[in-house]
Amino acid sequence: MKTDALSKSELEVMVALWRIGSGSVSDIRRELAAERDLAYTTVATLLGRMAEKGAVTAKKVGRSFVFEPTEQQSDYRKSRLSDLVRQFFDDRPSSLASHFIQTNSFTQDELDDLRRLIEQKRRR
Amino acid sequence: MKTDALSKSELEVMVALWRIGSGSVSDIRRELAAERDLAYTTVATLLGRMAEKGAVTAKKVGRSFVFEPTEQQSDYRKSRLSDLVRQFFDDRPSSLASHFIQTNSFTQDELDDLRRLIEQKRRR
DNA sequence: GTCGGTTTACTACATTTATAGTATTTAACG
DNA sequence: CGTTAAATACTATAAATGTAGTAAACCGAC
Repeated sequence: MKTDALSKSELEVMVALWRIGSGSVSDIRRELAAERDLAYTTVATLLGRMAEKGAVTAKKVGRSFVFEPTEQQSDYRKSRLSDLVRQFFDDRPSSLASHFIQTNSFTQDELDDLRRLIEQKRRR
Repeated sequence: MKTDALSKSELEVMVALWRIGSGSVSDIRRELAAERDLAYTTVATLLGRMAEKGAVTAKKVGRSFVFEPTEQQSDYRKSRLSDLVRQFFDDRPSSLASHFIQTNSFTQDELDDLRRLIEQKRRR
């Protein structure tokens, strides 16, 4: 379980890759274009580094490499949230949870969903 | 509203500074000692950079500088959480909230507190 | 006033990150 | 086959980060 935090640019590449599941440099670059306009070679460099770090795998398919995330986005999110809990919330998830609920706005429906989730957890 | 994300080491210094509220390089270094043993000058360098970024203020008091965070920890936490929401939860706070509740363990009491919080939010 | 510890100022240097160019390989097309 | 568009490999460079040393200023105790 490595889950090294990625650098800012690497993370943006990763987010694009998660969206499409897997793809070549150009696929990823195209997907990324909405947010950032990086040179083809820049994206390739970033993916190379990410492969070194073990964050993605690269398989040669025909002419080009197809990259794939090593870790699911959900796992990565979880790790980042754990970092925050550790660093800012005294390692207590409930502390983050209540802080977060208090400091954000939710629709009535969203609150209902959350209430249901909690009820569900409570009865066990 | 700047709230630039701090680098990893800078953040650790900042966390120590938040704990003591304000202090000189040695104060902060002492507070930090539990987690990391950095040279005095290293801490000073980091604080200098943080002052440049506007993350802390430095006031000369007698012989030495007293540093103070520009931003409250709670605000910084909020910014970091917003980053996560944007990057991983489609900019929807409720999405982070339900993910977080589902993937973490809470005691019965904590769940009660959360339920109460939500009830409170619901009636308005 | 001098000595010695504390603090600051300035400098240093290796590593990582951000970004991209050049050159070479490759494979498909006509 | 030879041309060419795409892909990869390799190199480059500036900025940020992590870490700390040296030198100079400063101040309190003899």
